[in-house]
Amino acid sequence: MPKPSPSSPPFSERVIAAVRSIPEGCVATYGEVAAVCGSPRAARGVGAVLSGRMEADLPWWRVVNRSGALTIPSHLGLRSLQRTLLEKEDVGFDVDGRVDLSRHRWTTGADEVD
DNA sequence: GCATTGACTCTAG
DNA sequence: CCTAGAGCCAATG
Repeated sequence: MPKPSPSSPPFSERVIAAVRSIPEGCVATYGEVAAVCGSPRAARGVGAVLSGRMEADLPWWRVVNRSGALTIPSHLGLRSLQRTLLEKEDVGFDVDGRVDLSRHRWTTGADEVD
């Protein structure tokens, strides 16, 4: 009988690995990270994981929503922190406070056009 | 183990 | 292009 798949790490770990794989000066969307995790519809799950692993060595600030906007709770001051960190990473912001996804959109290289 | 919440995304207007 | 509503997934109590 098939063993309980020992090579199936939890989603959390996969999200951590995906986010950690994001190079400096680049940003990825929750849906992109979720897709790499195996669930393209688990965009919310990614946020849930990040909120619980933010204390780890995880560049959570490189993760933005599909519009490139920072959907992080501002009451914790994290929104300003993320924007500051991204600006320090050489990431540009739009006048609306959104990241230039056309310029910093990170991809896994699995489905790269061009 | 069920119910609620939340750093999302999609479709429709 | 922006707003509104519904759906999906995972974490937490």
